[in-house]
Amino acid sequence: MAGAGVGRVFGGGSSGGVGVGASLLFNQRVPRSSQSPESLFISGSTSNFLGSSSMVSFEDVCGGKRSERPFFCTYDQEENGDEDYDDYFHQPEKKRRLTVEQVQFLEKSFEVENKLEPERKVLLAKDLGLQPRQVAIWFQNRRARWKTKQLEKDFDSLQSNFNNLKADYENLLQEKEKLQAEVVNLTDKLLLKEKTEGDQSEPPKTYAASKTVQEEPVIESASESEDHLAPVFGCKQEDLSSGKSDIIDSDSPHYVDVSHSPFGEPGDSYAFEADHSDISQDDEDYLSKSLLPSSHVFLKIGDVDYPGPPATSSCNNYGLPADDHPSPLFWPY
DNA sequence: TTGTGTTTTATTGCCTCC
DNA sequence: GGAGGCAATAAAACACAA
Repeated sequence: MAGAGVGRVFGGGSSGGVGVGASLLFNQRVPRSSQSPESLFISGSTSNFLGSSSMVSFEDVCGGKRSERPFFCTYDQEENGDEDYDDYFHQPEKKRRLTVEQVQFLEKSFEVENKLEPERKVLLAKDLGLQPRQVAIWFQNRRARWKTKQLEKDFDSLQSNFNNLKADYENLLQEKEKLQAEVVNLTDKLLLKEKTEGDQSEPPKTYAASKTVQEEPVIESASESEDHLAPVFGCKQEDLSSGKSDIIDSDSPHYVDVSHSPFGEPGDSYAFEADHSDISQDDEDYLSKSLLPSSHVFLKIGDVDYPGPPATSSCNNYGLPADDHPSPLFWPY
């Protein structure tokens, strides 16, 4: 704070320093000890502020000779007459708001630069008919307000991004359920077909899908498959529900470290990867021709697997053209 | 007019930097 | 160690509904 040093000097007592004593005149604290340059500048009569400075004139904003009456812009708006003026001058100090013009001037200055160098502070104070300390305090408070606003904006943005991710995740869950149902249906048909063929005295085939229908589709590595051109998709139920990172393999070429993502601390197991299931050739053939995405990606956040960023530039999470399904507003990695 | 919530001005204490 | 920044807070000023 530019005026903090002065504040230390002026300071004293509780925050109720305002209005404490008659010795205080219009926010001009009497220095306890030696005077700082600022206190020298503001000491004594207000005539120190008379006249315009070399800066952009506050009169341009105030539209008059307001600067000749420092501290009294508010008064100008409220009172008239020398008597009232005198009463005002001698009344005990009260916290006084800056005039609209003063605030506008300060706002413009803040837009240019939100930090206040000592020289600028003095010049601004001179132009506005304020104490440099007041200008410094105004800038300090203004920075605090700006920061609060910025935090609100950031929060809104993050919340929006979260909602988008959540919606994507829920869509993905629905998609997954549909596909699981389809797999069950087709497996049923296949088993039925096998059974009828088996009845015609053909030797029974060994078929991986002869697993019981009740079993969940399982993600297995496609690396054992001869055909690596068509990675397939499957998903263990618990992978989505339990939050355990069983499917995460840091050696996977699709492993991406998102430890710098805003969602977690470095070192957390936040990662997304394409999962290649190790299933039979028949399944693979079928699935590779189906609507399933050629690659699928999950973003693991805490205990929940969220859909991750598109695996390719042309497809979104669902293997659909990206244009067909707006992705979240951001992928900050 | 009054009670209440919000905004603005100002203070205090702690921290960092030089 | 002084200067200046920030967070937390107090308190005056203001807005506004009842």
